[in-house]
Amino acid sequence: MTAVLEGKLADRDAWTADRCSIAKALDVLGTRSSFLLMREAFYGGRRFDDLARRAGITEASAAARLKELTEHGLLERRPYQEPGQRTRHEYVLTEKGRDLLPVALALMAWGDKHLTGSRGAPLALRHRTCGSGVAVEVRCAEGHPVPLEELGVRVAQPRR
Amino acid sequence: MTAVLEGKLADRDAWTADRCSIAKALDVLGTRSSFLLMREAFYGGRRFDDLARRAGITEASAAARLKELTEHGLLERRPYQEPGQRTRHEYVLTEKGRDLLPVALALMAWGDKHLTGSRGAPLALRHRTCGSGVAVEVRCAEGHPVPLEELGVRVAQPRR
DNA sequence: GATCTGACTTGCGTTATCCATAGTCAGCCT
DNA sequence: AGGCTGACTATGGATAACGCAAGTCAGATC
Repeated sequence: MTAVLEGKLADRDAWTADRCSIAKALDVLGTRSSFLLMREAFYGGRRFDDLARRAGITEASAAARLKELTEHGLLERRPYQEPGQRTRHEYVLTEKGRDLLPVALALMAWGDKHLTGSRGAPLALRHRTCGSGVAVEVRCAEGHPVPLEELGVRVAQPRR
Repeated sequence: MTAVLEGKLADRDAWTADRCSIAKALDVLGTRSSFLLMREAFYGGRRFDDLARRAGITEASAAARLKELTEHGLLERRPYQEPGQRTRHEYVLTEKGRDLLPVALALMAWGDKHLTGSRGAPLALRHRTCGSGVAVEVRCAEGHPVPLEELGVRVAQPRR
């Protein structure tokens, strides 16, 4: 009951996963605090100490992680000025950062199902334009849900 | 351009994310090596040193992480015996572990898009029963794709 | 009984992560 | 000029993660 490795991958020793995108992604998002900061960014957090406090980490950690996240291009540090205030910097999601939404929601859904005990999910998601619930799904281009055992993995044609 | 917090959540100080499922999930999967081991389990890895080697981590790390993952119920350690061999133990995905598939694929898709440079994705996924490509999508029950700015978040009714 | 192999375990050193606390610094306000 | 506030920076110390290398241990094979 696992994915099916096809083509070259069938010989498990013929391919190493060192260029795997999952590993690369984990290099960027490997720590708990990084991901929690991204969560707060999704929830609309922008100011330094708001992000730090709501993520539940110290300002020192937040500063280090925010620097990494901006260097990796998930967040952008941009100056802003409220009337009568000095200029400050806020952290806003870039497209790269926004594209993490499926990851965050998939993780949330998994936690909701398997880690909340009898209480169920603490938060509910809905599509604001139609009102119905939101979920993360693994689907093929034909629209079929794809369970693990129907998933085939092969080496991609390197595009030129 | 973020999610919209509704209801009680609109007051950002009225709710703390300490029970958030994302944080809980990160407690289980917080480390890089845990996730890499899960990836190998999805690819069909079962034996200890195969998992360790293909995840690219030392056996000592693998032993520690596999113990955690089995304690958390993502993997199950079960005895098996090949003919003419002594009994050994293999690690197989539980339902809880298999349910991480959307997380793994979402992470892979994100890495494919943003971290591979010009080479593009190293692996291709397809639905084995119909042959078409596979993707992870955020959709509402009506079938609409839900972008971040159309996502509403509110406190769930605690189910009794 | 000796050997071999897969599955770990142990020991050690390094680096990373994190917390707590305290300090700095810019610039608007009075 | 001095105060205040938000955004950091610095220091110290604990814990965890990880790699490397070596050692153990069970049981099938010779």
